[in-house]
Amino acid sequence: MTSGHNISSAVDGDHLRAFVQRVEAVEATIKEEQEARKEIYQEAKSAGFDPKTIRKLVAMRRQDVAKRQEEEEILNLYLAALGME
Amino acid sequence: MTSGHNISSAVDGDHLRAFVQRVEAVEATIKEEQEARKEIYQEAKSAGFDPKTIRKLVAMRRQDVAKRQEEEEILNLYLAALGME
Amino acid sequence: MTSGHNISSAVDGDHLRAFVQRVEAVEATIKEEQEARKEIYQEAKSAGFDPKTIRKLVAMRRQDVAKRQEEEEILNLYLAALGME
Amino acid sequence: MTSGHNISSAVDGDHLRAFVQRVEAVEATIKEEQEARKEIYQEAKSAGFDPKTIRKLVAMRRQDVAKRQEEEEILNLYLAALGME
DNA sequence: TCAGATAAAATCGCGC
DNA sequence: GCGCGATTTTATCTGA
Repeated sequence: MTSGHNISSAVDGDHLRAFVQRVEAVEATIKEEQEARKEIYQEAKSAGFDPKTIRKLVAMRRQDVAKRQEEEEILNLYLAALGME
Repeated sequence: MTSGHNISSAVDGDHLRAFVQRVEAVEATIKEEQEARKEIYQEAKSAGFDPKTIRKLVAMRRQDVAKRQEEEEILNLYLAALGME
Repeated sequence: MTSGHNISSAVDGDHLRAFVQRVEAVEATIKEEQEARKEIYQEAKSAGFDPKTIRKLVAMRRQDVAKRQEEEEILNLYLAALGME
Repeated sequence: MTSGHNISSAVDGDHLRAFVQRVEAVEATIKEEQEARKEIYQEAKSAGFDPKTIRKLVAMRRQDVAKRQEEEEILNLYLAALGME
């Protein structure tokens, strides 16, 4: 018995630890890339661009065209219902 | 005139485009890493581990780090408040 | 016809308006409470305390609670994983 | 000396504690109201409305009209610069 | 005005 | 497919 438990189904600690570390490694990379993106936005701001608008642009390019149309349609329906058109 | 607008002081399209593309590049990397993480969880599941438990473990370790940082920060605040910095 | 549209199956404006107003009502309350909190911090500052330190304290106490919950959850996960639930 | 410190400028613990508790009290209220709002959205969904669209409506009503127009104008400039118009 | 904190909103993963 | 919780993204706010 390796570590004080007598249940054969006990957890393989080393194996588990390896998975946890691999997850933490990729999450570290993700965090780095997120900071890199933040710096790009700061750089754009220094260059005189509005970061908020750039975010919208990126989001628009991401967004599926059909989906966008559908959302706009629903929005217009609601606006009409409220007399805000 | 380059592209249908006659105000020379309008937005510098090439410069803007460069920023947008850089953002999209790092976001592509982020997406890749997120998928890598997803695969690790699948792999762990195949190895007989409960992904939910691993997520909790990772979250706890994250919290430990955050808590330690928080405590260190408040200690510094106290020291500063007492003029001991 | 009540407001310029002739499709009877359009959105029920009154019903929608009621939801919008209920949301805006609770958001007004939230805003009041947020201002109340802000005043408490100002009061503390007037009393000679460093608001930043108090914020850290509150954050730490929040984290303590979160951490305790997290630990309890993972304990339950482990128990379940070992068939001891 | 009340609690083991010999610095006259030491913190008044009871006073500090009172502030912390007052902050935590209003934050508890805020959390309650936030849940109330969530329930309203759920109710709206049950009534057949799209919560996401209602959120947009509420946001639009919050947002200053002039500001909204200005943001849209910047966005259009950028779109033109990218040839996305 | 600026970054850092806070809150709001959207998205994703998972179990039912 | 839906709700629910967790993560991520976006927006707002505050203090320096």
